[in-house]
Amino acid sequence: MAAHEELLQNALRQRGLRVTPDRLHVYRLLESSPLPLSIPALVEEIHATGMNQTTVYRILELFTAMGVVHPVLIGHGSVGYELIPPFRHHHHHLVCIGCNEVIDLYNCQLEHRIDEIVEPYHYKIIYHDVEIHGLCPKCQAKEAQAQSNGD
Amino acid sequence: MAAHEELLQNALRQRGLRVTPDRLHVYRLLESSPLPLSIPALVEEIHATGMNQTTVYRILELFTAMGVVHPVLIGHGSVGYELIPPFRHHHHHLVCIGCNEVIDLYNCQLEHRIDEIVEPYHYKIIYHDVEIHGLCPKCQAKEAQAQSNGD
DNA sequence: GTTTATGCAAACAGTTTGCATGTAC
DNA sequence: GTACATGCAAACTGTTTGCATAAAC
Repeated sequence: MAAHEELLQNALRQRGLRVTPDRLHVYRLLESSPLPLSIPALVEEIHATGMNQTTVYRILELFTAMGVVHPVLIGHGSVGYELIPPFRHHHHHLVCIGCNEVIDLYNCQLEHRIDEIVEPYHYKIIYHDVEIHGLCPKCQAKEAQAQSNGD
Repeated sequence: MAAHEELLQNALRQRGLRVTPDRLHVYRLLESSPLPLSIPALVEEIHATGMNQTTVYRILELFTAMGVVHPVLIGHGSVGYELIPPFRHHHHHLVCIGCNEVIDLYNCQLEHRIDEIVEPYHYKIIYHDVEIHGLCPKCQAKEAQAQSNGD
């Protein structure tokens, strides 16, 4: 994990930017979270430490511009941020539309097919996001029960 | 296209909801747009017609709950809405991170692989979103030029 | 010491809510 | 005529901006 923190420090220094406690702190929060974090969630976690919320916005904007994080959809239309390669393994999300549970999927294996699909457009692919939405086993059971009661 | 409008009318009536000019109007805007529309964009387009922006929010919330639209990420972390099956063909997005151009991809062919990946979790898959990010030919050229000048 | 990052306060934009009015059924 | 949808205004939350202070290099 310290190895990743060095990655961030190098990325900052390469651009003539400074390594500050606040930037490291936001980075560690993102690193330790299994799920993408919304800005309000980050602000809340961080307010406890005395850090200003304006700073959270600025750091997140910076990290996005640097390619350290990127925004993804979590839940119903809200945006969260998560680390991207090389700061974190490539992965996708399996999201339950019933309870908003999120499972990370690490065995992507979609690159080849994606290359094929995109080939005619002559794009240089940087990354891809996949979100798979469905019902988890628990919510399937709930739904089945609701139907047998309701109808 | 009128066929789709009937789909919406049926979906509304099935739920005891009313078919109103405003709901049809928002639906037509979504149907005629090649790209997902953000709420501010919808509000702006609609303000010209004299419709209140509160109504736009309420209709979009309703359409989301009904499964007529769903939110997707467009550009840098902003959310747009687009119609989903059966109101529109299943498709994905190829997005240029340079100029924000969006291309719709209709030949998905990822279902089988996605089913494989998700199989261990016993989810019932409802739908999936794919966003592929890269540089379009023009922005690749720009980048190449910038590098030969800069370095 | 210089330049960049942060804190603070105010302004701003986007979104939500309650209630009165209008409209689809 | 009744129940639902809309308009309006106000409240509220999330986000951005400018400037003074503090910290990294």
